[in-house]
This record gives sequence, structure tokens and C-alpha cells, in this order.
Amino acid sequence: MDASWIDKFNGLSRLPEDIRADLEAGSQIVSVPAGTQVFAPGQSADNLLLLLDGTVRVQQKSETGREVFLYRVHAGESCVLTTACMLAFEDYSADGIAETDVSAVAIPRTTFDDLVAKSPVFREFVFTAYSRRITDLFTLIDDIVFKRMDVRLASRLLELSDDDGAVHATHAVLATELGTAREVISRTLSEFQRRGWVEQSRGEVRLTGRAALDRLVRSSGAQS
Amino acid sequence: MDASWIDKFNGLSRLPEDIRADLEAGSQIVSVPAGTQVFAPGQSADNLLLLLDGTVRVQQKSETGREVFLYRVHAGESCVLTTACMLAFEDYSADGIAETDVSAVAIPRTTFDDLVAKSPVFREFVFTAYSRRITDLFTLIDDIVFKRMDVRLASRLLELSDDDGAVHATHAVLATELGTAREVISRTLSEFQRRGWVEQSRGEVRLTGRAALDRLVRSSGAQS
DNA sequence: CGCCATTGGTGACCTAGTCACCAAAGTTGT
DNA sequence: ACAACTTTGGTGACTAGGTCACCAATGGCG
Repeated sequence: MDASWIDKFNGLSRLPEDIRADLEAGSQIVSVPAGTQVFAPGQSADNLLLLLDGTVRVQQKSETGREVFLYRVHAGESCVLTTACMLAFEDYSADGIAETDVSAVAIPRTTFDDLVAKSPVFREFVFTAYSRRITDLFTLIDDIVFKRMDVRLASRLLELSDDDGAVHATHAVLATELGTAREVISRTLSEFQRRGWVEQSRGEVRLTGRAALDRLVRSSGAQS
Repeated sequence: MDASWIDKFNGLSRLPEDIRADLEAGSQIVSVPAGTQVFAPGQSADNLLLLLDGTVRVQQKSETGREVFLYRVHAGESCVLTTACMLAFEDYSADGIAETDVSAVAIPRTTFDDLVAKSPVFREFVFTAYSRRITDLFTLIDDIVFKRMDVRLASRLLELSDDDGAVHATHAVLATELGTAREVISRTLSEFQRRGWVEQSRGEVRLTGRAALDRLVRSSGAQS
């Protein structure tokens, strides 16, 4: 059709004409409102999703009821993990939730399989996406095991802050993002506030000392 | 050749004749002694390894020098993650170390790519392997975040014990397996010993109360 | 305005990771 | 056989962080 969505995806722009046509014909664009459960444990996906707009948070519920945040899928990325279970016919254990209104391209299993067979470029796109996700998980594990909470929180605040230096998230949300307890976030933020690095109000944290937060993050090796 | 190695791999036994021939012709069997670094960060792999015998431990070094154990590849499994970086031309950050003498089938990039294109069965094999690894990583994260150390240690001891109910590993080794400190292992094992669940001697832990350990593991939801 | 759900704060307590040691058991060289 | 050294395991004191049981403040809403 018009300026194709395909060009929003780095690895796909090099696709030859015929494959592009197949891909466009064999897929469709879907939209879901914020808050929708995009995929859930026990329901095997049959579409690969490529995000055009919005973000999807992927997390895992533990038996104890708490949740760990695994990673966030941004526009221009794909929900590769759904692919894994799609092709392996395996259900998997993570939830995907639309954090914002989301629009995405849904590629059904048959189209996907077909393209993987036919196009080396598409194959590379898929495997690159995998590779990136997996290294993300590795660094997540590394962070959880070795990094201090204050460092991880500082880094996450910097990541989540908007242009005005504000983070719109409750302590509880930040806690699940980092896989910790709300109380820990409250205490750490109080400490940050005491040092003049942030100001707090209900449901919001304003960063008043980005530089200091940055220094804290840097002071302990590379960040996430 | 003789009874093909292909039948050692569940997902591959259904391969049609011609593909089997391609696979055998385009790959070779390699052996490495215990302790060999099978792959390392910064060195991009150009073979997919399918393990015939032995085990490979995959771990990640952190900036701080400590190591996290990620997972173990057993005979009959493949080092899928090497694949990811192989096809994505990305280096990745984990070490692979042969824990025992290892023999494996090495499939070079060209053969691999060719087979993925040609054979749906091979594709499914690859994606299933991925899927399994990824869910493993998910449960690892879950365990790290939510499970108590004593439960994780008990579960690991049961896993590692040989037929005589003995685990041949130093406290330090157990510590890196679980991503914790040696002292924690020492203390937890002392407690297990006090309760009569294990007996210790240098470099060895004998399980004398499998049932009790099992109960501890079960008492807190499913295990790893 | 008063009720109630959401959000944040706090102290007491426990688990686990860290640091700085030391002691016991093997190993090696002479 | 013995001394020196390395590897392995043990311990106490301390800190970080997770848990529990609360309560207080805020803001939405009838």
C-alpha cells in the first residue's frame, strides 16, 4: 500500500520486492487499547507480533503471586518469544500486557514459516531479534544478582523519565519493574530525596539531579 | 554412516532421507577434553553444536568478576544460543565450558542456514530448542527473585547427586551454580547436616535424607 | 462532606551477601 | 618425613534488602 510499515523495521528494509509483497499480503495490522493482555501463559500464540506503536511489557507471574518484569517491547521491535512458542507449539509462561495503546503487525504462523524458508534476510531479522532478547535476559540476570538496588533504581528512573525529567509511576510499579518490594523503593527514593536527587509527589518522581543519578549508575560498571 | 548420531536427537529423527544426508555430509563430529572453553564472549561462533556426550556449563562473568551459572547443556541438546549469535553475527556475552570430555556435532553456518531454509522439521527442532532455553532462563530468573536459598540448594543437590546419593562438588562450586556466596552454602549445608539430611566431607556432600530435601523443595511450589 | 481505595511511610524482624579472618585437610618439594 | 603452600570449609560481625504488620496521607466519588 502506501509507505509500507516494513521500513519501520531495520532488519526488514533490505527485503527483496517479492518477499515484501508476500509479507504485506500475508499479514495484517491490528490495534489494541492500553491494558490489553496481548498474550498469556497457557495460550499458545499463533501470530508473530511486530510493534508499530506503543509498548508491551513482558513479565512473569510466580507461584507466590508476585511478578517479575522481564523486558519491554518497543515500537520497531518484535515479540520474538511468542515466535518460539508459536513454532515449537509450546505454551510459555510469560504475560504480555499493552502498556499503551498499541498497533502491531500480526504475522500468522503459515506466513512466518513460509518467509523463514524463503528469505535469508527475514531469517536474519528473526534470529537477530532473538539474540537481542536473550542477551537482554542475560544482563537482567546479571543485574539482579550483582547490582545494588539503588543503582538499579537510579538507572531505571533515568530510563523512564520523560523530557521534563518526570517519571510517572507509583512506588508499587517501580517495585515490580525491578522485581523488589514496594517498601524498598520507598526507602531508596526517600534516600534519593534526602540527597536532593529527586522530588516526590503522588504517582510521580521528578528528577532534580540527573547528573548525580548518572554518576551513581556509572560508578558501578556498565548499566542495563 | 553407521547408526547415525541423528537419532540421538529427538526432534531430528523425523528428518526425511535427503535432509539427513545433507546434514551428515555438511557437519563433522568433534571432541574436546574436559575444561575446554567451548565458546567465549567476544568470539563469534560459526558452528552450531549438538552435544553427543558430556555436559557444557554456560555462565556469564559479571564486571565484578563473579560468575552466574545460566544453564547446563546435556547430551542430546544443542547450544542454541551460539546459533543466535552465529546467525545474527553478534557476539555474545556468555562463556561455555566443557565440564566433562565432550563430543559434539559441529554444524557450520552455511549448512545450518541451508537446512533451516529447506526443512520444516529442522526449523522446528531449532525453534523448540530456543523455546526451551528461554523458558529455562525465565524460571531461573523466577527462582533467583522468589525462591529461598535453602530450597534452591536442596533442589540443586538432588539434581546433581549420583546414584549413590553423593554430590561431588566443593562449596565454592555450588555457590557459583546458584549465584550466591560460598559462606551461604557452607551455612546452609551445616543446617542441613544438623537436621541429618546430609553428611559432608571434603569436596563431597552425601544425601542421607533425600525425602526431607524433596519435601523442602516441594513445600514451596514447583521446582526448577 | 464523608467514605473508601490507592498510595506512601515506618519499625521490627529475617534472610542473604560481604568482609575479614582462621583452621583443617590435602599436595608438593626436598 | 616434614615444612610450606594451596584448597577447602567455618565463623562472627556487619550491611543490604525482603517481609510483615501496621498506619497516615491523598484523592476520587457518591
